[in-house]
Amino acid sequence: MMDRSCPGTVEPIMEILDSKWMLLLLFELFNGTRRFGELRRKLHPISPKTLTDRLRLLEEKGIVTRTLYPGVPLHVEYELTECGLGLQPIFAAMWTWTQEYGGHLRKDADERQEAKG
Amino acid sequence: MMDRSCPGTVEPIMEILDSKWMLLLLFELFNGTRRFGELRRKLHPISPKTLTDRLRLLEEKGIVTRTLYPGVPLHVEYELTECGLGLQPIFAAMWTWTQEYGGHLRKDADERQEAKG
DNA sequence: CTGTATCCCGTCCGATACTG
DNA sequence: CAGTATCGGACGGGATACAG
Repeated sequence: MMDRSCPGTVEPIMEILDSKWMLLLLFELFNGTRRFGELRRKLHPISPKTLTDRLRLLEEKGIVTRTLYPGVPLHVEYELTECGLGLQPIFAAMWTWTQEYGGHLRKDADERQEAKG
Repeated sequence: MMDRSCPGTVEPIMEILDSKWMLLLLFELFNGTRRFGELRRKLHPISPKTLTDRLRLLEEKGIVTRTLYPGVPLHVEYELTECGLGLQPIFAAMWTWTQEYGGHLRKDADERQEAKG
C-alpha cells in the first residue's frame, strides 16, 4: 500500500484538504448541520467568496449536501454526507501522530536557540 | 477528539503535507534512504530550489535527517526519522477512504454530463 | 554532486460592492 | 439570508545561472 500508486491515491484527498479554511470548515460540519451565515461567523474573518468556493468544492466531491429551504428570508443548510463523515479516521490518525510526535515539532524553537548560541 | 481543539492539532501536519511535491517526496523516502540527485530525478521536473525548500522543512520538523558524507564528489543522504515513519498511518487512513468513497470523487464527470444534458 | 541566488509569473485568497 | 462579481495583492513555486 505504501508503494508508488499511493501518492495518486492520496492526492485527491489533499486537493480537498489543503486549501485555506478547509480544515476549520470540515470540523465545524463534523459537529452538525450548519447554515451559510453560521459558518461565516464561526470562520470569521473568511470572505463570502472563499466560503462559497470551499462549500462548492465539497459539494462537487460529494462530501457535503446543500439543502435549500425556500422562503423569505432564504435558508440554506450544509451537512456532511456519509462520505464526508468518513474523513474522520484520517483526522484521528493525524491527532494520534501529534500526540506521539508533536514534541518534535519545535521549528522555531531551534532557530531561537541557535540565535542565542 | 473531534472537538474544537482538533483543527489546531491537525494544522501543523497540514502545513507539512500541503505544499507541492511533498507527498511524492515523502513516499519516495518511505521506500528508503535517498540522495539529493536521486530525489530530483524521481520527482522530475521539480526545481532544485523547491526540493531544497521541502527537505529543509522536513528537517526542521524532525521528519528527516540529513547526513553529509564529505569528499569529492559531495554525497548527502536523506532518511526518515521514526517520527517521519510515523506518518504512514495517516496515509493508510487516506488510502482506506479512497477505497471506500473514491467513487464519489467524480468532480468533472458531473460537469461533462451537464454539458451534454 | 549538492545546493544557493535571482527573477518572474500564476494562482489563491481577501476586500468590497452588489443581487435575488 | 445567501450568495455573485470584480479587482488587486501576496506568495508559492518555476526557470535559470551560479557557487562550494
